[in-house]
Formats: sequence, structure tokens, C-alpha cells
Amino acid sequence: MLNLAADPIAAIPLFAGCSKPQLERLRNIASPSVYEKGGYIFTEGLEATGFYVVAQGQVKIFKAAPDGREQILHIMGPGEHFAEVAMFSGSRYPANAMALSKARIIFFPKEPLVALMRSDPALCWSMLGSMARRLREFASIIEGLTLRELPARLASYLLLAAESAGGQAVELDVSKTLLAGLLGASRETISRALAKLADSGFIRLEGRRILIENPQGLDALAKGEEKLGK
Amino acid sequence: MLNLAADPIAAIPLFAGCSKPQLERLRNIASPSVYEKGGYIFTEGLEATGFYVVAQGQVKIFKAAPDGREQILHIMGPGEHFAEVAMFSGSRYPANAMALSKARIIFFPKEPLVALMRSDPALCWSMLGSMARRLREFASIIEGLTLRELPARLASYLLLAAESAGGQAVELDVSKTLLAGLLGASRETISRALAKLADSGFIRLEGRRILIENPQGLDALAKGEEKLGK
DNA sequence: CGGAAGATTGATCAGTTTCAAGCTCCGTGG
DNA sequence: CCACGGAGCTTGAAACTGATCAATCTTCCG
Repeated sequence: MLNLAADPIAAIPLFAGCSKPQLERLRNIASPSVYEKGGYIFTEGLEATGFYVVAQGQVKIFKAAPDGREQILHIMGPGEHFAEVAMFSGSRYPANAMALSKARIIFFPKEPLVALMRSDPALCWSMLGSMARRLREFASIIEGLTLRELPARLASYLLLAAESAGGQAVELDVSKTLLAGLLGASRETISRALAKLADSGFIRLEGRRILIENPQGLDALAKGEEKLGK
Repeated sequence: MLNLAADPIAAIPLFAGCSKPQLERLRNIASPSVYEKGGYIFTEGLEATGFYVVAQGQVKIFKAAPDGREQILHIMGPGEHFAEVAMFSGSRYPANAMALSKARIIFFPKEPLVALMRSDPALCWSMLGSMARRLREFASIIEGLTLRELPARLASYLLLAAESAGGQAVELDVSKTLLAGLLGASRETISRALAKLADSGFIRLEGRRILIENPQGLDALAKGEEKLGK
């Protein structure tokens, strides 16, 4: 388990390969701060001054439409970093970042970090790895949005979330509103889709909690091998 | 203008910062080949053995559904590289790559290139830059797919394509089928949307050619400030 | 306990897909 | 040189997925 409380900087996976003196330099430029639930860390189009690492809590990175609808690109948890893109291309944040709960965030100003990275292939490599992973994720979000319908996306999400939460048939604790933003659908549609999944015995709903009852069935749904009846 | 015919390797933007000896090493590991129109360079899930640069022609990177529908993630032209992601994360290609026209492609095997990059921060940096750009692109594709409807996406595409093709009111040469794959819609829907745009005087259609007549109007559409009437 | 935020459910609507039929352009072979 | 055939495109009608609106209900938390 990640312990970001004791030595937050050293525990960040991105900096795993860094030497003692490098970590020291990182500590010197880092500036921690706390955001309340619902607080914006930055908004799209704002001049980018550095990048961020989550020490505690969760942050959603999202695009917003004028009418209030939103699409979540990623939910960042402890140890994850965001807004790196702004360091390597363009100078403005390409999306919004908001704390989902009270969150401790560490900010690294652009210039010193760039200097550090430019001289350290290992650090670059580490960054390349996480950006590559994110590219894969984005590609699969895009795929989902055009090539698969909501039930399939939902099933995928549930399985993935369950897997990263532990065993086979796990219970998750997610708000439906969040799911809607994540899957590119409206709250109402998510509600209906979950109700159908529960009707068909794939899952069980207990308030905000979702219990997975039939992983195999969900998997078939996710792959589009099967469809949800009326 | 990029001249990839004379010295293809040196002309690749990704390798712009490389020294003479590095370029020499790159030349030694590069293996060029030619693909006919419609030829697969790789398919999703295949074991990844290296990455590719387009020397000539065009390549589409896309996800495919079992029923034949597809979503294009990117169209690569001369000087652009693809499948880098497979070098830094995972070991399988995350999508399909097909030549859109007869194409000359340069292949770089994984291991020697990784070795080269690990020791060269400038090269890493260059790669970070292009991956960051792609992340931005993907984020905006995702945004478009959920937050904007087809006419807006189409207008954006036309403006962007026109811009990268030259002046204000330019003519583009695109197949509608390709547009459909790019914008996450069916061929028929694209056809109808273009017809409407032409009716309203935003563009003029001449076979495969699209002439932009009213960039301001398209811009308003793209931003969602205006809508396309019946 | 009260209020606000989140969730459900039903009815209706809009955007897009799908199916189907026919068209146009273009290269090829007779 | 023309006819044939195919690929790509267009257009219409019907079907569907998901969005929106609206009313009601539940949950949670101060």
C-alpha cells in the first residue's frame, strides 16, 4: 500500500527511480495544498504553470459542455499525477480538474521540473510509461463511445472496477452521477441500465453499493456477445 | 517541406535532436518496407515488436468492431510515427494499422531503440512531446463524441483540415467513408450532414472535394453557438 | 427534523443507425 | 469505344438508443 503520508514525494511511483539528491530537489520545488470537495484545481484553457500529484483523496479530470454535461477523462487517486501534458505540449490546461473529496495535492512548478527531467532519462522513461498507459486508456474510451453501447461499457467498467478493488464478485461504492460522467451517458440512463442489470441477475444494488453476482455474464455483455433483453 | 526520400531517417521530426552517430545507429536498425493500399501493418492484440514511421503515403490507426464498424484514432502521414505506445506499456498493439494508399514504412525494432532512448534525454523529450500532443487530440475526440453532435464535430474537422491544408477557404479531398470513421458516425449520416451544410451555404460539394465557403459560420457551428436547421 | 443532493421512473423527443434501393463515377476488358 | 461491374455515395423510411423533462422518492447530513 502506498504511504504518501510519511514521505509523499518519495512514495510517488513516477519518481520511483529517482536518486536521493533528485528526491531532495523534488522536495524543494514541491508545494502541497488542500482542496475541499468540489474545489477546482484548474479549469480548461487556464495558463499551465506546472503539474500535480494526488497525495490524498480523488480528483476528476473532465471536459465540460456549456449546458453543464460533462465527460470524465480520468479519476486520479493517491500517487497519480495529472496535467503533465501541459508541460510537454501547449501551455494551457486541456481540461478541468476538480477534487471529488477533500484532497491533498502536490504541485510541481514547470521550469525546475522540466530541467530535472531533461537531464534524467530514467525519469523521462517513467513519464513515458505513464503517458503510454493513459493513451491506451483514452483509445479504449474512444472505442467504447462509438463502437459499443451503454450496457457493454457499463459491464466493462464494473468488471474493471471490481478487479482493481480485489476479487471476483466484489462490491463497489460509486455514485451514479459519477458513472454517468465516466461512461458518457446521462444519470437517468445509467440508472435504468443498472436496474436492468439487476433485474437480469448480473448485479445487486444496495444504495450506492453495487455487488457483482455474475462476472461471466457481465463479461459476455462487455464483449458484445450477448445483449440485454427488454 | 519534409523530404523523406533522400535521407528518410534524418528527416523524421522525432529524431530532429539526434547527433550524427545516433542517426547512424538508427539507420542501422531501421528496416523499411512497402505496403499496398488496404494492407495491414499490424492488427490489434498482435505481439508488438517495435514501432513505425511513415516515410510515404498514409496509414490509418483504428479500432474495429466485430460487425465491421470502425473508429479511426489517427491518420498518420509522412514523418509521423505510430505504435510507440507498445514500447512503453503493454506488449501488444492496442489497435489496427492499415495503409490507406501505397505506403513506405520504416520499422524500428523495440530493443535497440529502447536502449538508444534510455540513454538520450533529448530523444525521450521529443517522444514525450509527441505523446502529449496525441493525448490532447484523444481528449478532444472523447469530448466531441459525448459532448457535441455530429454537425459540430464535422464543422471542427473541416476547419482544422482546411487550416492544415493552407488558407481560409480551401478545398479538401476526403472520402466520406473515411470521414465517417474519423468522426464516429455512419457513412449515411455523414452524407446527410454534408448535404445540409451545403444547403445552408457553409460549404460546396464537388465529388470528393469539399470547398469551404463560410468559415465563420462553420466556426459558430463547431462551438455549438448555432445549430443546423431542418 | 428538515433540507438538499442524489436517484428513480415514466413519457416524450431527437439524433443517429440500419436497411434497402438506386445512383454516379471510373477503370477495365471485350 | 462502349458496356459492364464495382466501389463509393445518396436518399428515404423505419427502428433504436439515449437524452430530456418532469414529478416523485430516498438518502444523507447538518
